[in-house]
Amino acid sequence: MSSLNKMLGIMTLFSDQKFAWTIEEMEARLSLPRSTLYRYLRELVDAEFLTSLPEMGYTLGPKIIELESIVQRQDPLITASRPLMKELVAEFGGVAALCRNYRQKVLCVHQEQGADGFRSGYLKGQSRPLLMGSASRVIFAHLPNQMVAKLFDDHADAFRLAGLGSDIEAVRQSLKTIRQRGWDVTIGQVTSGVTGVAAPIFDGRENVAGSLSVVLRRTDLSEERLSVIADKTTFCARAITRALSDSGEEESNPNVRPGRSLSRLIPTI
Amino acid sequence: MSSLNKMLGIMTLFSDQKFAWTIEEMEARLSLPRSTLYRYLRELVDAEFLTSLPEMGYTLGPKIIELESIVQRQDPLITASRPLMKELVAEFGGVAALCRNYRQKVLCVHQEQGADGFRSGYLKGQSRPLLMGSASRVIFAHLPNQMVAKLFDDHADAFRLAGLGSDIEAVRQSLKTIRQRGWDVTIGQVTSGVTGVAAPIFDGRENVAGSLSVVLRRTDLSEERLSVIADKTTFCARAITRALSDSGEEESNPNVRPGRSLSRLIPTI
DNA sequence: CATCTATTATCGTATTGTGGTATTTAAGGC
DNA sequence: GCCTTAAATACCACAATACGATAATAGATG
Repeated sequence: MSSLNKMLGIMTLFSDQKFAWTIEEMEARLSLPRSTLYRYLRELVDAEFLTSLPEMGYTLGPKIIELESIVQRQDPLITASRPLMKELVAEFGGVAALCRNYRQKVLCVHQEQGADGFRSGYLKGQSRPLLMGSASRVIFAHLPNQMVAKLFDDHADAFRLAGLGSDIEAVRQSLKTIRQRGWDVTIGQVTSGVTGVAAPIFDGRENVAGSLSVVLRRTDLSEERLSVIADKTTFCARAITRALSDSGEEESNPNVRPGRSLSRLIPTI
Repeated sequence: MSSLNKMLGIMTLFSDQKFAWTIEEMEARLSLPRSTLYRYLRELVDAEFLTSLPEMGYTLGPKIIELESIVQRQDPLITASRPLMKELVAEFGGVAALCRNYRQKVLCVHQEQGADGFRSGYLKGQSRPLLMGSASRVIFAHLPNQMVAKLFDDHADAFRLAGLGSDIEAVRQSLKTIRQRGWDVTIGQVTSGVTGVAAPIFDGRENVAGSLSVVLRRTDLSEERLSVIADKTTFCARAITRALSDSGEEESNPNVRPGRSLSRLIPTI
């Protein structure tokens, strides 16, 4: 294992469960000698990724907050979505969530809260598996076939649990249904008593970039009400898709010859 | 320069001005060979600190958002302040800002907006120098004397520009005045047409941890109004100070023998 | 299928990180 | 002011490991 790897390993220690680590704890967890650990820590503290709290150990530093704020201001997906998400919660209440898929998980990258004070249990910065909850499933339904096949091979039981089917053909059919409808709804799959309605967001080509969802603390939405919410969510998601492909084309770096698809804002998987 | 250092150098490329970097641009900027650069990038992408946007280069990855959300949920300063900041903007409107000093700068780590829709020009995640704006000055006024002296030696002109005095004795007097009043106010020093009122936050002992401020889009506050705002801000800041020292004592890691001061939440400088 | 570009693998070399130990720094207690 | 304790850094011989020019591969494009 490379030293770079080991140093980055320090950054992955921090969690909601453990916000500060002492040298002793890191030494035990990472089984690195003290002097090496101190060397890594000095680098990370100098670069402001960590900061030292006397008597409490080390914790995350100011750089994390600075970089995240750059993402919030500059990420095309987030900046395009924010105003539409405010509209959604103004109309329906609850919470609007913007999710993005990175590799094999779905991360909530932004949220807007409505006036009713409801907070989703799936907060910004938290990630969920690809199969549970409408925000994840609607992304999953648009992933390449071969990736679906591979995931099914590896985690067939998870597919059954999620109610997506017990063989690959049934799964394909479930996903096709979601694709054809253009949106997805799940009730109580992430948090009991909560309904989520989600629509996919695409980049300039046909790749899923993420999903837009509306989350309400209800389980008894009427067919008509659900359809109104789903329509508006889908409409907003399409508007974001359009904004992404437009900005992608005009902002594309002129130093890069347009070889492959432009405006692909989905990270590589 | 160590390889760790060089790798972290990649992370500092990203800014509001440049959100995505291609390999060619990094190569030119960091003057590292391609193969080395790719090796670093692979590590950073694997650890999810970066992500690759095809045709656009590399940009900040999901780990940044995840780590920042941990800070927002777990940092004792932020969690203690949030409810009080909501109260402040509910009463006075404008924006409540929570700042923290790291080394020789002051970083805004949290904000709450009032109903009047005003947004400060000094957003969350952005940092300011120690001398300008009440949120910074009220922190600076409580820093150790020797640090003030050193900074004055290095940047005497900046002190004059900030109106803090042209010799060390005048500066000491200005800072003493701020300390004795218990809060600070500046008008248009950060953004023209904007008034900031700030009070210091301390950790368990006598060290400044940061500042709490109320920012209003006005320049014509009456003496009485100002004093009402300053009183309430100071009151809230003291409440936060109390919360920090309390939590610091009960949460202190039992593995660490209480040798030096407990509950010092100020990062080392 | 041919082509082009982004990314990864290879591998001999010596630079550079390693990790014991000793030392310094800094805070608190007495 | 001095002693104690812990945190953090400096030191340094050794060899592991990162380097980097080059070649190979992957993956999309047309």
